Amino acid sequence: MSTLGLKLRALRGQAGLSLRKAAVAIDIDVAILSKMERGERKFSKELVLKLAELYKANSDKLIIDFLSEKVLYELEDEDFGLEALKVAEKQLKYKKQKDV
Amino acid sequence: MSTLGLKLRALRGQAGLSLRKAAVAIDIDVAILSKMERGERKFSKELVLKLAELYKANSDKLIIDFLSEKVLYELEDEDFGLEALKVAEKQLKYKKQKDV
DNA sequence: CTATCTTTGACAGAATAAGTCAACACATAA
DNA sequence: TTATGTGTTGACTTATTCTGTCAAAGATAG
Repeated sequence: MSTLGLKLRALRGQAGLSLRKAAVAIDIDVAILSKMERGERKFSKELVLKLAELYKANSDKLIIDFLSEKVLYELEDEDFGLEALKVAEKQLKYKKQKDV
Repeated sequence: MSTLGLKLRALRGQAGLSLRKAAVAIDIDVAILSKMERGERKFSKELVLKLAELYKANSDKLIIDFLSEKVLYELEDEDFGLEALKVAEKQLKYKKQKDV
């Protein structure tokens, strides 16, 4: 069910790496990577970056997926999730503009 | 710095309630409410709803602010925060549509 | 000053997340 | 059969974060 997990699993396949080898390469337990790819555990930003490098993939898009999932997790099944996202967007835009 | 905190503090003022009285009314420690209003601690959804009722205020908007803040907190100073929000929005819309 | 309101920090306990490990099931090759 | 490589699972420990409690102190009005 996790977009990010599916993508990273596919990328691992394209890189020709087994779960074990990938896990060793980024220095985590195989169990964790297995669970992360299947959405049973959350990725950390650091791991996503490490995997992107290992798979020679574009990290920007993966990070965006990572953050998006994080956000959606917070909103779960909230009635006003969409409205909240719009408010958040507005505030973020304002903040960015102000910083320039 | 917290929009929600400021709003709830203002509403409390309009309701003519002291921090203590409001805290007692919703059954939490004064210290917690004080910190929440000033953004030092996060509100919980339940408390926001209780306060909305206590202040006779519209809870929908407050909940939206609550969720929005939660989301922005997750994104902190991420470079791709805005992009992530857009992706999240797209996915949420899709999910909603699917549910109908 | 006294009384009330608010803020602050230190602390303990609860809840959640993260990491470790061993065993399992399955497939395939020798 | 045995051996090897694949991924999955659950139980467990440790670490981190979140919450609530309390006492003390600062601020302000009467």
